[in-house]
Amino acid sequence: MKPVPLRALYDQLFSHYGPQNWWPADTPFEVMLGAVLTQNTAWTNVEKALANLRDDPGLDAAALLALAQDDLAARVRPAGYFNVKAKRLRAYCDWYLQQGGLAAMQQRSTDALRHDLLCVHGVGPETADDILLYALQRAVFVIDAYTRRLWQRFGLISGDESYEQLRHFAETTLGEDVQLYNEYHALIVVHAKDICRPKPKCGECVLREMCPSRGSDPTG
DNA sequence: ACCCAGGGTCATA
DNA sequence: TATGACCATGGG
Repeated sequence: MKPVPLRALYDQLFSHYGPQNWWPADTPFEVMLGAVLTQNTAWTNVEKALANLRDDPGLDAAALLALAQDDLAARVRPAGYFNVKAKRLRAYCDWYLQQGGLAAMQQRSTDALRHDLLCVHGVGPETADDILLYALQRAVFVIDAYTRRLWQRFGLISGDESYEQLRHFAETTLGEDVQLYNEYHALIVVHAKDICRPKPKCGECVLREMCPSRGSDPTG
C-alpha cells in the first residue's frame, strides 16, 4: 500500500472539519487542569468536574491546594479515578506554584519545562505535551492512542514505535509549527469522536478515499 | 450487561 | 524493558 503523506491527512481533516481552536478553556491554568482530568476519560465528564471547581474554590492553584484531598476528590468525582486525580492535581498545583506562575514558566526552554513536567506525579508524556502545546504554545506534537491507530491504518508507521519516536517523526516531518500541531491533534480527536466511536463507520469517513486499508477491518 | 474514554503509576519478572 | 493490575464515572 502506498503511504499517505502525513500532511495530506491533516489537509483532508482540516478541509472537512475546519479549525478547532483548541483547547476549550478560559485560561492556560484551566488547560493544565483539564489535561490531568481527561486522562483516559471522556471530555464531557471533565467538564462536570471543572464546573464543580470553577466558582468555589476557583480554578486557581493556591485555592485548590487549600482544599483537603478528600474534598478535592469529591468535587472531581464525575471525571472518574477521583482519588487518583485529586492527588495528581495537588502535585501539579504544587509544582505550578514552585514554578512561579505562567510568566516565569514562559521564560524557560521547552526542553527544560518538558523534563520538569515529566517529573511531576501523574504527568506522563501525553499530559505534558498537552500542557506544553495548548497552555504554553510550544511546538510539541501530542501523540495519543488514536493518533497511533490512525497513522498505522494509513501505513505511515508500523505501530510499535515509542511515544518519543512518534513525536519526533511528526515534528520532523511537519516542521516546527505550533498552530499546525494544535489543529492536527484536535482534528484527530474530533474525527475519532465523529466517525470512529463507539464503532468505526468507515463508510462515512472523510478519509475513506485516501485510506490504503479500506475494505479490511477497521483498527480504530 | 458490556465497552470505552483526549493516561499514568506501580508491582512484578 | 515489558507486561498486567489498578484506578472509576458516565454515555453508547
